[in-house]
Amino acid sequence: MAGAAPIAAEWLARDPIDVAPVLLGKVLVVGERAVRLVEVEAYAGERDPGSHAWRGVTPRTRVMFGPPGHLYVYRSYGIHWCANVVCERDGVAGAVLLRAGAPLRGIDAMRAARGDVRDRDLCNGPGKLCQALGLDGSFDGADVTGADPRIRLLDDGTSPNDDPVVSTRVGLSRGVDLPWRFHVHGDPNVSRPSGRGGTIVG
DNA sequence: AAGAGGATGGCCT
DNA sequence: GGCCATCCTCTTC
Repeated sequence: MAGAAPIAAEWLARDPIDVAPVLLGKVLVVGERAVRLVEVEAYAGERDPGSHAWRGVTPRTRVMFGPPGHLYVYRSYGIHWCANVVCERDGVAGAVLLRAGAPLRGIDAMRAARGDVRDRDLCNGPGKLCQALGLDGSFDGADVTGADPRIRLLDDGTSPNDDPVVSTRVGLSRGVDLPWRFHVHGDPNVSRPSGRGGTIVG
């Protein structure tokens, strides 16, 4: 992990559709636990009918309209937490949903949080990822670029995203045809093999 | 003030 | 593959 550098907020201040595939392989560190991101989805704010930000600012989506480099955490189905990295400049909504990760460190803590499941099932879904890492509503708005001691998003220089797979996003009722899901080809920690139209873009 | 529905996951068959 | 738990947010009346 030597040489790992924090992701800079300026680097995230652009279109989440461009940011998302490059986030594959980056490392999310929460306390003693860490994962390498293997599956993400782009949500393009007010121009994306699938985004929570589609209808404009609300108390829930406020963070997504704020500066890049913060975490947008929301409750899903009243049960799970899901986490996004906010993109675009301050005032413009955009985010990348973190859907799955490969456990790197703190696997015992993840097992304790997730119960008796196979290791590949620890972080293979947005709700599972948050549960494994201990992410909840208290992380909504948290800075992942270094200002918040609890959490950090790092680039450790490895590039397992040489052949990301592009497909449609999962679980939506609007914007279902947009090819804005990206995952690492063949990674066992991906939530599902592919959405519709999965194609490898070397 | 009330109701519908959701960027899911776990357990069932 | 289907069902449903569980609750918050947003929309509408």
